[in-house]
Amino acid sequence: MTASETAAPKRVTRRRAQTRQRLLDAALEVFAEEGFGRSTVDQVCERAGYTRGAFYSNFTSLDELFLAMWEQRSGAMLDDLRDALDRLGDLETVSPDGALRAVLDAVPIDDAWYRVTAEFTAHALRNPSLRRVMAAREEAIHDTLLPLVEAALARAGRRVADRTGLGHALVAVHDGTSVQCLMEPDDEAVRQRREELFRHVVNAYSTAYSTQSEGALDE
Amino acid sequence: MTASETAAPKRVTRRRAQTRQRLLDAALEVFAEEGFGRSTVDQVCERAGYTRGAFYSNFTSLDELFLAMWEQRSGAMLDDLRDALDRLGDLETVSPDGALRAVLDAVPIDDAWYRVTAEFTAHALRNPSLRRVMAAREEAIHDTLLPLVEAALARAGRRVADRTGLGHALVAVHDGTSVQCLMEPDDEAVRQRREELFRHVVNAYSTAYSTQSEGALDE
DNA sequence: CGCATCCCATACATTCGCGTATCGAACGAA
DNA sequence: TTCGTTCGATACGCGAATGTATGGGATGCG
Repeated sequence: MTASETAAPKRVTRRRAQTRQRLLDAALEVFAEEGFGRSTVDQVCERAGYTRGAFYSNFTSLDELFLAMWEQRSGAMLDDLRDALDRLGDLETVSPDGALRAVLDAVPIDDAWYRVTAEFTAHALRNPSLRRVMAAREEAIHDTLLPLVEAALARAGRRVADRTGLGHALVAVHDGTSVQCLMEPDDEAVRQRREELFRHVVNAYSTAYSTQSEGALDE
Repeated sequence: MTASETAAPKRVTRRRAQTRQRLLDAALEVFAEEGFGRSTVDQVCERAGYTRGAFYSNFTSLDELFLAMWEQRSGAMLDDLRDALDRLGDLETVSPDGALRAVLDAVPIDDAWYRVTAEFTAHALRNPSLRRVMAAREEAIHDTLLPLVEAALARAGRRVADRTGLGHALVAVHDGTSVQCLMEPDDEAVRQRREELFRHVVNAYSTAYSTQSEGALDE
């Protein structure tokens, strides 16, 4: 039921890939503006510069496109995160605080994407197969994020006690604070509170095992 | 533009109030099942046991009903919370840990309501006037919640340093962990992680000012 | 009980969105 | 270039949802 096995492995030509991609990109914009439920095939096509013929030649339903789009974008975000973490991994001397900020910068708070995700989440709560998709993604996030977080904390003389607890906490805090930031886009204080909450959480889920732990996270 | 001033203060008869309420109740169910965007006036009316005539006699659009329903339900949840906190306030001897659990029980994780809220949030991000409605509600939550949290912590010999920071953190953690609980309804571990995260946050945002603080939150 | 008012059901016209079928044009391979 | 294949535009029919206008039945009040 996943997007990778919807159809026979047909030859994907250049054109096909391009229009498909343009439809996916247009869909993100339209869904963000109108909401997925209120969006129509026509709107997506018009935005992408095609007609409905192109759509039905590439997808069978809006739901299918929604899933494909979400998987692509969330995969891309995960890749970005991975890259940022890899780049960070090289710098052995980075402080935990700097690492935190770097990670937060690597996962930008994009409001179009948030709206889409919120609806996708609600949609997934109604659809068991989508739920599995989301669960798999969350697991991937944990696998990507935790090793570096643990490494950064280790350099600060801290050890993570509850690995999965920390992973879930980070994701929850990210989701929860993202809304707040988007609701008050111009309020810098909200962003600072977000960062501080992250600091507290990282701190709470790790314990110092070396007394001269320089660079502790909290004040 | 709020619901309280949408129309002239017409005389509200018994019948009108009843059908209006039934429509609101039906709307919650339908929106939860189908998603707000995919819901139709017909579906709501059928579920409530009326026809479209009843609907257009009480509301002008699905959007208006959505707002009215959300305000009513979120207000009710806030009242529940207030009641639970009042009842808790009487018991002077309650432990902070018990208080936390009581509050968490007072704000049940209702998946129908969560789905609706998720869509409403996404909707509010597109609509400035709805955004103000949500902001007002968040403020009301803080005003209700913080006094008791501070009182409970004071009894445990702890003082809250950053009041608003804690408020936002609690809401963010609630929102973020609710999804996780709903995604894996049968996994008790998720619920425990949620509770632990709350403990950590409450702890991180408060500091002990009495050394013999019995009943500290963390182990 | 009788009356005036209000509220909801019904019917209607209209618009909108969907999915399909078909055809011309763009593309890729020789 | 030429030919076969693929892709996307156009046109069509259909069903569904909307909003309104109107009428009948319920409700409240004397």
